[in-house]
Amino acid sequence: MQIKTTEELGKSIRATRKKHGLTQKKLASMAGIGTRFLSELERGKPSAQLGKTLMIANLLGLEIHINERR
Amino acid sequence: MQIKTTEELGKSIRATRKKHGLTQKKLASMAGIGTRFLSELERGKPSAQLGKTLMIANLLGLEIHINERR
DNA sequence: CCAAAATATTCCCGATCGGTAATATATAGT
DNA sequence: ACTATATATTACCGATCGGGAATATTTTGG
Repeated sequence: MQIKTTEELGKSIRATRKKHGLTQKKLASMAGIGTRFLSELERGKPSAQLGKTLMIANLLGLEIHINERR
Repeated sequence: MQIKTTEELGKSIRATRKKHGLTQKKLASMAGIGTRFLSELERGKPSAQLGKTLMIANLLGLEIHINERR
């Protein structure tokens, strides 16, 4: 799935989290962050921090690929 | 290319920017952000904002794909 | 429909982001 | 090597992040 906006990324993260049967609380504690961050991330907050976001994605087994459009 | 860390993402962005012959100053002004943000992003600052990062990637014609590892 | 669980929202607040501008350092072209 | 250009670093500072915790709202299962 291609990601262009923070909303799309957030939705993707939420869907994957649910697929794994995790609550925000559980995932947040696994990642060492607050539930507030995760809640905001999943709703597409643009100012969410990159590093924490990548860590969440990794924890969920999400692969992020980047390549030049051509 | 797969991205797991902010460093990898930063390097990828820098390489693509150079490939397009853009300076940080130019790209930053295209994106409506400061050069400081771009400089820090390219060096992998983990707290860089997600939204600005995606906007830079889009401007550079970088596609970001996300999918579950399996 | 109701109760329980999950998520969102709010408050307080210390920490940090990132813009601008100036300066220092590094890189590249001739 | 020299110089111009590009990038990094620093200081200042207003704005905002995000943790924790409490509360409100939504969602879900029976």
